Amino acid sequence: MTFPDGAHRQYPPGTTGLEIAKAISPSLAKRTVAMALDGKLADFSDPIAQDAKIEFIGRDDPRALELIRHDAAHVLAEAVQTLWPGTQVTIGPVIENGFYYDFFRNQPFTPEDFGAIEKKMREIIARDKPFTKEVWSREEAKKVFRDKGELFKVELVDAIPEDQQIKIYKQGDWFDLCRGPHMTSTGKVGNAFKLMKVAGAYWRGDSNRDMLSRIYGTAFAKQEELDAYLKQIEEAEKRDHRKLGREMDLFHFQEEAPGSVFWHPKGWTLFQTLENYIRRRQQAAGYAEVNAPQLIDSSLWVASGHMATFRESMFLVEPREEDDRIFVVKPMNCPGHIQIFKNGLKSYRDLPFKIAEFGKVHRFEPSGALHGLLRVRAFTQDDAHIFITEEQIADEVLKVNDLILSIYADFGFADVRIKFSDRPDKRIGDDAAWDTSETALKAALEASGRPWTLNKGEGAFYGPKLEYVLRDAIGRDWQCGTIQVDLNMPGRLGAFYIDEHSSKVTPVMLHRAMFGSLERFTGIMIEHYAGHLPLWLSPLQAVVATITSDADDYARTALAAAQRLGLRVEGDLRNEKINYKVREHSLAKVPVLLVVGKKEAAERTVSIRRLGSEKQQTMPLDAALAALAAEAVPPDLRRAQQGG
RNA sequence: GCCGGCUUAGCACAGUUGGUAGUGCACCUGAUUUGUAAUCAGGGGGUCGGGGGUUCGAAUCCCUCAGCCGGCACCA
Repeated sequence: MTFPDGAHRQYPPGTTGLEIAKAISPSLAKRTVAMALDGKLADFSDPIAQDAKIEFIGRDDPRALELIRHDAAHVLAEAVQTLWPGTQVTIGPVIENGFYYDFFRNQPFTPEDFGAIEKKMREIIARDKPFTKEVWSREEAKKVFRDKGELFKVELVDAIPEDQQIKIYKQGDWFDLCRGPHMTSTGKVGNAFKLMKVAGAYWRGDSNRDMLSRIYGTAFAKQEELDAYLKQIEEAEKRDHRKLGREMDLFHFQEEAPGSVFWHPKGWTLFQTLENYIRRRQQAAGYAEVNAPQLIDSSLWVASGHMATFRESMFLVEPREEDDRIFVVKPMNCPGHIQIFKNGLKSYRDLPFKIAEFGKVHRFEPSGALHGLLRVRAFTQDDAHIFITEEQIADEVLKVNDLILSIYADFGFADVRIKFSDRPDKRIGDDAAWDTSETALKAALEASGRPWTLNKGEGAFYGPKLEYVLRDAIGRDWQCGTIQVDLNMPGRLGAFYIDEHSSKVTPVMLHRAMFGSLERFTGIMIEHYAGHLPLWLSPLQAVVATITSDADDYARTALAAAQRLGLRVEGDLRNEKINYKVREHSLAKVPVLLVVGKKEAAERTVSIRRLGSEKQQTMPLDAALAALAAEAVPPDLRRAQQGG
């Protein structure tokens, strides 16, 4: 064995970690909860079969956290089965911020049950029974679980690959089928745990199967860490875009239009600021903006394949007496853009042919999926389609990738996750086309040098895609940008260009969106900035607030001057105390407060107070406004100014 | 769509065992001219999410529909 300090020692094969630790020192054995062999966590009492680098993991080791949580899940399951005999156990994995356990029970749990469950968990933890592992035969395991009425476990045993052992972990009389590893005893879980929420979840993630009752919990090594985590959740809730949207008077939703946004003046200003930003970025990248109809005959959607795949989630317009055709409210922009490409003969010299649209699409999303601005039924895509030859795929994908990442950087999103989604089960086109598009897209992704992960089988029905994923305030991931390679739809809709040999060739089409949905991006961005939008995005950039009415005329002068510089400003000349005005505009998250009183009026200055700071700075009016106007220049235009 | 929870004034929330609604902020009116996070006083505002039922009587109990919240499933 190799030890962390570099020392080597020989042991007979089959010696356990516990024995090695005991031989070194009893106290080491006592404070160790698990071991790592060549960096891989294992049960402390596992016999070691071959040479390895061994580390003894204490409870405070960061690597022990997942064990604490996993053990907590087992303790939770024992507690639940003790309290409600007859409840079946299923699985209980560790997740990003804790763990959960799925149970099958006729009556689902409610948060009111948490008190009793947590109490029982503490009892089990206090009992401090050792976790012991046994390896059973498949038949034995299935028989035991079947006799216990644990039918889900029987199914799990069957799902374990033939080359893997059936491991049973016992904690006193209670046991569970589990891959492990676990700590040495239930007492190591400690008391810094908390049950968080209950939820329904389908068995094996399949909506055709049983609905299980899931209990989420979290656990930490120390109480302070748990407290800090709970505090952090509380803080994150304050950044919720739905809450900020109301507080900042940006938008609202109402029952008559579920999943559709009512944008208020300030929210719409923000929306348009974002739209104009993208418009400039894509114009600079060679896209031409277009606009296609909102309602298109269903025949086109049949031809594109959307009708077959998504009919249930499309809004269809009721046929009229004088025209019985069924029109579809567009759920996508691609078929429309293909019509624009098809109109007029295209030559290979026209490629790449790039058209973009701020396309408002409607999709009948399942009611349970709706979520503020992040998942809506009516949204605006910054959509574009790029018609190219097969040879141009890699080059164009890389260009779009660079553009997307550069755009995200302008909003301070540095840690964008990229996912590569390949062919789904339900798809159009032959495998040869999929081979081509997947290979080309992956090659471009590799060439970009960015880290990425595979999203198996999650591609669009017409082609593989890259997803650019951003995270909201409470840690949920949302797809924003996307690049999709499509070797199917142009052909289905009869698009072609004339190549250098005068023959008709079907183009490859890239689908691309950078924000993805302007609604979703706006929501994520509000949370990202916690409502403290940078000046260029803020719908109301400054308020000129008077101290007394003596400064009213001067305030009007200052307002007019600010407006001449293109700043979005308002005046607050109300007969209110300055304290009151400061508080109100701070709560409304106005980035800049320009306070003017007698003194400022006399000196033609302003007292500047920035959101989030109590500091004041008095500056000459013109200099202050010029500085603000300079700060309010969008990042792309600023680069253009600086780059000359 | 599925499981659970929730829905009372513009917002945040109270409302005891069923006896036809309150508080704070906001809003309106008046007074106050104020130096960087709440000036004082007065006033108006709710068919308690919609519909149905039980009851002498329902915000409160039951049914149903809708929306929202948390997950799951879905996400072109």
